[in-house]
Amino acid sequence: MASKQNKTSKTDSVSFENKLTESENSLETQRHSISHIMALAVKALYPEVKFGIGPSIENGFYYDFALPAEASTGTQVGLSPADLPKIESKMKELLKQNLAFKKKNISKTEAKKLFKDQPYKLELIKKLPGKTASLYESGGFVDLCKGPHIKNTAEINPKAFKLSRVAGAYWLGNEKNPMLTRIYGLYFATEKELSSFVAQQEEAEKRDHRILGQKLDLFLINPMVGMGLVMWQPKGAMLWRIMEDFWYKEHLKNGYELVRTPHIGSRKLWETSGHWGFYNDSMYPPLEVSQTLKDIQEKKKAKAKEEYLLKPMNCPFHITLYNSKPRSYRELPIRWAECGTVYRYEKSGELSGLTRVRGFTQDDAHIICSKEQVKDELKRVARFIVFTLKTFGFNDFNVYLSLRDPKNKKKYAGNDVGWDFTQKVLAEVAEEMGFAYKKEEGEAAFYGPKLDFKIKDCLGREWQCSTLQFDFNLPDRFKMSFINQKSEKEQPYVLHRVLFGSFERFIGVLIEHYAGAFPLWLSPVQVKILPITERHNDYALGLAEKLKEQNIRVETALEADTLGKKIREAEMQKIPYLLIVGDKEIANKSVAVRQHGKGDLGSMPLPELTELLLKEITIKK
RNA sequence: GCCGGAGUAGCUUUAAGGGUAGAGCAAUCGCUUCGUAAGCGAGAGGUUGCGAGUUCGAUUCUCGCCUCCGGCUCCA
Repeated sequence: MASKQNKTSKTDSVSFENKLTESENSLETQRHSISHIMALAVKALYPEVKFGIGPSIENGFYYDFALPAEASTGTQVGLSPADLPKIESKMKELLKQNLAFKKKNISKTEAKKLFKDQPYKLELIKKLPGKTASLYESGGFVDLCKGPHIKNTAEINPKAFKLSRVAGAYWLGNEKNPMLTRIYGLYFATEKELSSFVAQQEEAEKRDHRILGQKLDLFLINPMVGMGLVMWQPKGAMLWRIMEDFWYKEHLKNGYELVRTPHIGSRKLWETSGHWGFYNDSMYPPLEVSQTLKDIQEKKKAKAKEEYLLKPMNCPFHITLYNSKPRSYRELPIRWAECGTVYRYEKSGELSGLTRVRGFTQDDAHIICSKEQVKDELKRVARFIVFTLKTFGFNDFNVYLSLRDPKNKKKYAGNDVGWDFTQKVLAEVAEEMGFAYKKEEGEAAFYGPKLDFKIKDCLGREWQCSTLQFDFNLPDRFKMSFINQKSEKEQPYVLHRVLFGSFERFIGVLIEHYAGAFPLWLSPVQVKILPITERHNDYALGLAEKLKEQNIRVETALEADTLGKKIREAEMQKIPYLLIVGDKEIANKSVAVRQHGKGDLGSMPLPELTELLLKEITIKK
């Protein structure tokens, strides 16, 4: 049990001072401090608990615990969301006690003695630079911690925190380490901010593309077919098609040519690229082609087996096309685009809806160019990415420059000279494009640095979709070359890039961004005609034909339901325009228009409506 | 893959704590022909995720597996 009076807390032989120099009462400090209080509460409930780390994070805090073993099973006590309320109420109790946070520096030797029963803390002490360890004490709980902390729990608003979830988390984020139990909590300056954050989370849940995808009949993922493999319903396939049409049209405008390549290829292809070495864990295992059943029955000798892989990326094919004949500098830059479906065997727990799947279609392209051309080509792609994101309504995105981790060069192919050059040029491009980009070390691809564009959706969540990768390694591995103006052999650069990333993920993000109510040009069904009674069906069908002539995607509701019901069903499908037709409309040769989210727009003649629709389609696009 | 939770009709769910489950919506059929978010009625729809075990009997208890959800790890 924690001591009720904390004024003179003592733990072992160490005494503490409640004198804070570096701390100020920032939200981050409060979040960090409340994680210590959670640790104290968990210790009160499970005295044998071992502690990991407990930092503040965006919106709150967490703490990692190794809970004691259960006597009956010998395994760690399982903590479930149902256990959170009791920890929460224990925390509230502690917060009320006005516990002080006191700091002390001791020698690492002393610290090791103090934390002799805390294996994870001992590991941290060993890693500390210098000779001293900094400790914080509050309510009798001493934690190895560099702080800063608040002075007293009185500074924490007990109504503004909430424990949100329990999770497993590997010690130090390494999957080879044991898994600890992590408790996440939310904490804000005020109760109001907490509840508005919780409300925002609930809003996000309503927009979940996995739920909307089913309600709007867009796609299906079924274990009978396989995990992470998406089937598209007619409406989802239509949305895909609209995106693809846009994509092809814009690529042809932007100087790309289209190529097409197979879904499988010899294993040698990826041995050459290096992917087999770096990623064979997450490829579907090779398809072996050797003996047929007939061969075996006829007892024929086994031939040397051939191995094929489902393609996890398109680049080796495009490179092979390039290498099929000698190339001249006059042909460069070559820009080859393909919507290519690739398969990656992601671990089962990593799959999620459309955003993380095992089979997906990249809107891929490779640009092969000379050193002189590379900067312009990079910029050209960056502009194309920005244009595409904005067209689809994503005006807010963050740009990240993903660099090699200088401390872990083994993860990457190629030499320092190549990395220094490509990283420098890519940074210049980001600079000259005026992106407020962030550098992220350790986020590069194994073959080169990249510029990642993460979309911010309407709820402020980030999604990595577009990426532009600057590759100097595959040209070397595949011995790519061209003859330059001096008649010498020269190695080109390869840019890999996707605009959507994958159709699957991009559609998932689109669904959530628009909450399923797509802009008119993207809507699988743009207009639904609702005849008031069956008497009016023929007029409705006639209107539908006329709209189809204008390439407007239209449905009719011919069933014998009431108008109210037809409206309700169409509204739930979030169809942008509903046309209601009855006796009046037939007499006036008009339609009564109802717009999703806006309501009744009144009656108008059909030509006026088509003009309105066509105008909206071109403006939004 | 790992930690935790969950799986009942197409969807959303109720009940039962060992004695084979009740509804709403959707779908089907009939009646209704309606003016801006659910007209009325009927019948039908279930091996309670799958497989073992315990038991006279399992949707319920035990074990294994599958899938989904929240995280962790990973994302060329």
